[in-house]
Amino acid sequence: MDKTDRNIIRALQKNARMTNQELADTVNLSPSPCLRRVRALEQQGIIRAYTLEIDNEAFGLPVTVFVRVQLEKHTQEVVAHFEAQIKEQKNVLECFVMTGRADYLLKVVVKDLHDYEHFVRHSLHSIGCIASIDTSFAYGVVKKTTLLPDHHIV
Amino acid sequence: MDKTDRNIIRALQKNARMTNQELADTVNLSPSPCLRRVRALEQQGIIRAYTLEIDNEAFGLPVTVFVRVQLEKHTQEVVAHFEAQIKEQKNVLECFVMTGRADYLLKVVVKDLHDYEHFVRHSLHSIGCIASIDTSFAYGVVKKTTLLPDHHIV
DNA sequence: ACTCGTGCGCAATTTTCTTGCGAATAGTGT
DNA sequence: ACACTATTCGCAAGAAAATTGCGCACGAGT
Repeated sequence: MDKTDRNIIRALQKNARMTNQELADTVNLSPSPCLRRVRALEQQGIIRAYTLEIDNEAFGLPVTVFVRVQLEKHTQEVVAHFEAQIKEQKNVLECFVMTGRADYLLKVVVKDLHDYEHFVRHSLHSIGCIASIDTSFAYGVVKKTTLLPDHHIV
Repeated sequence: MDKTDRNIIRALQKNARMTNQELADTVNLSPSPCLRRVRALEQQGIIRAYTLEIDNEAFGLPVTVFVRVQLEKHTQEVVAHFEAQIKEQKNVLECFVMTGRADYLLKVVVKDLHDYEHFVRHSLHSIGCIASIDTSFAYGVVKKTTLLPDHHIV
């Protein structure tokens, strides 16, 4: 992971579908070593996937919801079961283990309120051992990017 | 936006760098109409960007923080100023306008706690008119995907 | 049944990817 | 300082993919 690798990542974050030749130009390399570096970054798992940024609304999923979940108890079984179930839920895009009051923060997308109600009833409560659910709806997006900030690894 | 378009999006969400020919195979189309559909989706803004999913830790940004922000007042000027400033902050990956107690929810990445302290002091408080900041650290990732769920637009 | 519009597949050209190979560079130990 | 080794580069050629124009087929509306 040197400076060139980080430049490659930054360029691909802006446009993951640019050709290898453009990328090579951008980072001042010829195409072949450039491609080899990209493959290496994939191999090392630093590049985890090439994905799309979709207009959720146009795609038919206009509602983003953040859900704070507290479990009743924190035994190994309950935690493992909850996390396994969450991974299965296709409406859950992200799930973090959190500090503070709530145990988990979920980012959920649904197409409307009715859809969300269905999600809570059939996908969350059915997991069991949930002490509380605190829902916050996003009704506007100020910023949304995947471009990671510059920083200098010492 | 018919079924084939959604299939294209799903396929590209799983691997945005797959070749057009593979994509065409996946959605049972020949390469040329497939490419034309992709271009149309780009044109319409449904595909907003091609991006990378990066291993934040390997990239040197292991700490994800969620910050709930409340403004002192909600005049047009204060709101516009806050949102404009947030867009400039490279550590802020996402910012939503929220229902509930807080006005905004920010998703922030930093390399350590010291970095976060610096962010709060120099990037957040310096914006001004902020009534309160409530920080929650993510200390584990259960799930993280950009793959949107299946759903049937009626 | 006819016409028009939409979207498909084919095919040829251009562009890009991919791989092996020799050369240059940087780092290491004597 | 020197030689040795390990990386990593650029070049080049064959293979694969993208891109475009064009003709055809299917469906909707008259």
